[in-house]
Amino acid sequence: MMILGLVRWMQPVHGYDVRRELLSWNADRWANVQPGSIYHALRKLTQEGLLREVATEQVGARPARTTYEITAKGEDEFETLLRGLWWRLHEPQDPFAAAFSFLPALPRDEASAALRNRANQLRAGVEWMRSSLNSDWLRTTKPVHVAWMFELWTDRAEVEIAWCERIAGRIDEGLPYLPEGLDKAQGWTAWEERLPERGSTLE
Amino acid sequence: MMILGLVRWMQPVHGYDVRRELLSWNADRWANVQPGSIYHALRKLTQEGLLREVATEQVGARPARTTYEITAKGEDEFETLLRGLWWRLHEPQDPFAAAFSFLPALPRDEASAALRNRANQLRAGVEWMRSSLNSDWLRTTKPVHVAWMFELWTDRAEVEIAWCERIAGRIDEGLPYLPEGLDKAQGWTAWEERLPERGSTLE
DNA sequence: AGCGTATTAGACAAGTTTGACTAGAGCGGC
DNA sequence: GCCGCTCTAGTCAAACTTGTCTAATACGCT
Repeated sequence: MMILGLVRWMQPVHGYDVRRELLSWNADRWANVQPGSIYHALRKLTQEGLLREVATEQVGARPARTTYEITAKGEDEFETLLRGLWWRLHEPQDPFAAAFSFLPALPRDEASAALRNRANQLRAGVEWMRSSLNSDWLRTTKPVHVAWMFELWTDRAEVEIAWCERIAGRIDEGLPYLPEGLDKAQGWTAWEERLPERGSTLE
Repeated sequence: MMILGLVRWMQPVHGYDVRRELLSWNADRWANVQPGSIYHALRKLTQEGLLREVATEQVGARPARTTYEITAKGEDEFETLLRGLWWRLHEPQDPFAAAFSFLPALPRDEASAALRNRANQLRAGVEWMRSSLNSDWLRTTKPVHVAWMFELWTDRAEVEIAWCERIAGRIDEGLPYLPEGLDKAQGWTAWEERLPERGSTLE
């Protein structure tokens, strides 16, 4: 749990603060933490004894806000959790991989176009990160490892851009999807490539 | 929904078949589909009219199995879903990124050791994929784009290996985590680096 | 024949995540 | 002075995931 770690260094915090911090990191994209989950997580962690409620103040007639703090037990748990994430390889789950595995369901020209489009979107992302890396904002107000993280992301993106172009090229070349000798045998019939003629199955 | 796509080309299938196929792809790792979710998904898709029950046969006294098939509406929905995944960039969510953002919570030597260890695990993965790529099994019985997928994964892994070593080096060098002038001001105190003295907070 | 184990299909409850909603406060513009 | 908008802080039901359980059959082994 990411939340635990955040509370750990923002102590004492209330849920809304955590939420803002997470959003400012865009963490809703690369961690599985949507604003809605935060309060549930806080309560669950408290009930497990990893967090402790510290105060419940109310400003004006706004919703009361509860402030949390980490306990010794929570500190401990956080460490083992963190170590687990650092030492064990958890492959990230990639929605595009899922989509790509259905490649033959798309007409060839669309597939290669989409890949090139993807390459461009990645390029835009790289561009944005590059400019962040050169900005004073990042260099002077954020810990250095944020920049390191960006480095990883740009590196990955660059490799993926190259891959997209390469694969798009192969698709354009018309390389067959299925290996020889397995062409239509073996129940792969349903894999049958979407041919460029449209309008037959629609409707 | 991935399930929808699977049903689409295995028609007609029953849940258990889908499950096996998913497991054989190791899809429980890179898609968010655990065996348990399948039956629920099938029922939900049926109820939404994207799938249709085709038969419910029973072999012996085993649990009855229900066979599904995709409907025209499902076909349609699958296409828009697929297009969404192909054309729009959805960043994968990476648990390691989450862990890495808490870098200062780990002693430097452990952090760099973990990074090098990660590099090695990645190397092992690359190795495995390489040998798969050269195996006949993959070349003769699987569609070509499976191999292409592997290419992406190995490329990504290689970049990440380099990154791990690079960052581990920087950590060893003792580069400070926080930028100048922000050293301990600004409430970053809690970020304070874990010093190598152990045993104080333990227990 | 007898025994242990793997396979087949799926049910199910418990736990998580999510998006939508609430309702007052402050604030800028006209 | 008032209107509309965004910000604050959090609730909530609905949807989704997950791990675990069942219970019969088949299969290998001695």
